[in-house]
Parts: sequence; C-alpha cells; structure tokens
Amino acid sequence: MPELPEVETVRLGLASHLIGKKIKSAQALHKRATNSKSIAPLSSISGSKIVEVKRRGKFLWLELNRPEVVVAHLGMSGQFLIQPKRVNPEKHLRARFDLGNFELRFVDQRTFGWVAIDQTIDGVPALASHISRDPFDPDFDIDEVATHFKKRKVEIKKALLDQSIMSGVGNIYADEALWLAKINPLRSCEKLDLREIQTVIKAAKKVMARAIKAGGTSFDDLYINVNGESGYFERALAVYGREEEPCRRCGKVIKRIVLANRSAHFCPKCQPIPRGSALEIRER
DNA sequence: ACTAGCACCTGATCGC
DNA sequence: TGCGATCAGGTGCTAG
Repeated sequence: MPELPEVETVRLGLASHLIGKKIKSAQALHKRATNSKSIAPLSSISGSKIVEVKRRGKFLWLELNRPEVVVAHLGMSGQFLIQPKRVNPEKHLRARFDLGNFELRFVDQRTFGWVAIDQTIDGVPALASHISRDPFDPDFDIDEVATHFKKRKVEIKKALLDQSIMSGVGNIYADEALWLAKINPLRSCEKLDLREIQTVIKAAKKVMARAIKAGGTSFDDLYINVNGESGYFERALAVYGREEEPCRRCGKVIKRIVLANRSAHFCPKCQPIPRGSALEIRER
C-alpha cells in the first residue's frame, strides 16, 4: 500500500516523536512480523537510544546509539502508530516498542510488512542494499538512472515499479507520473528517448513531492500516519482509481488496463497508445 | 543481467 | 444469508 510519500509521512512522524528516546523493551507478537533475515530478535535492542529516522524508497530505519538499526518495510498494509500505553491492542498489532511514556506499535493487516534488526553497509541496512536511490536522495543521479531505464526492454510502467532502477514509486504514483509526463504506460523503455525518460523521472518526483505535502494518499484506514490521521492526496489523483471518469486535462475518458497483473490507468488522448502494441491493434 | 510468474496474507466487495 | 471469485497502495524468489 504505502509508496514513498506515505512512507516519508510516517518517517517524519516517527522522527518528531522518537528522536532522543530510549527503547525500554521491544517484542514481536506475530511470527511474520520479524523479517527472517533479522540478525537478532527485536528484544535485543532494549536499552538503546533512537538517534535518527531514515528512509530509502519505501524502506524505513531507526538509527540507534549502537551499530545495529531497526529496519522496517510496511508492505501493503503496515503502519506505525504512536500510542499511549493504555490504548487497547489493535486487531492486527504485530510488534510493540516500549518508549517509557508511550508505545510505538507496528500494526499490519496483511502481514507483508516486517521489522528487523540489521547491520548497515555504507549507511544503508543490508536488507535494503539492493534498493536504488530514490529521487529525493541528494546523490540521486538522473542521467545515470535515465540510461539504466533506456536499457530495459519492458514497458515503462513495469520499469518504474522496479526498485532496483529507482526506488519509491509504486502503482499509484507510477500511473500519476506517466499521466503528468504524457507517456503511455505501455511504451517500451528502449523506444523512449532519454529526454522522455527524464520527463517521467521528474514527473515522478514532482507528483510524490506534492503527495508528501498532502500527507500521502489514503483510500481507507489502511494508510494512516503515526497519529492515526489520513492523508488527503486522493482528491488530487489524475488517473489512479478514475477509470471511466474524465481526464482532468482533456476530458477524454480514463482507461484501465492490466499490466504485470496490476491495474494501470491512463488517458488515451494525452498518453497515446504506442503503435504496434497489442492494445493498439485491438483498438484499430 | 534481465524477465515473467507466482507466492506470501487478510479483508472488502460483487455477482449469483 | 452464503459462497466463490476478484481485487487491493509490495516485494522476494524461482526458473528460463
């Protein structure tokens, strides 16, 4: 569920509540809550102090006053909540961290999310070492990333979802970025010129920056910030979830197709279907 | 190195 | 009221 803007909203919330706090104790409450590659049980960080909260793409981690980090991925439905201790356990509570006056809780309906204790390599948790930089990383190199995209033979939307090329973009913001860039999701990476690829990358950064300002996209209570509040970017979405509704730019009806077993939404006028694609031949 | 396909879960919704 | 099919914001692993 959560993509970069939602994870960044969570990171900001965690940073404001947790920096400088001491973890009295920590425990996992579900067998899938701890990533199988965790180098130690959550309880091993008892007594450590939280120094910083970091993010790369959709991966989050807490830096401590010791070499290990607490790394987490929210999967499709994970959430971190700052809660008074007296609040009853949530239905899908998977792990809890005792911070003294309050608790940090990891809640996750679908259990695709996880937390882990990990070591870092060049400042990045080993569990996230295969994840490329996201567009907000100061060392993000747009020329290098555009060249990487250009070498791929898959549709641009599939490549946007590949976190090893560029991280942070998920199904919502891939569709939104392509709409903003006026590029059809079915266009092949290798047939796009570098200028078009750069337009897509810049559009992805722009739409995610706007979403961060709005506190992320909430369709329901599966995505909420650390205080339990929803983000309000949903009302700004141009194509995602808007099948059969008018394009906000040209008025044409938004189409939905299936790509890589997931929904893709686009405006057939603003984002012309590539010549020769199966979809284009069917439409002729 | 790249790609497709599936597995991993719970819950909401929809058609019958 | 029930029941199966389908869908949902993601990623990791496998085989080719």
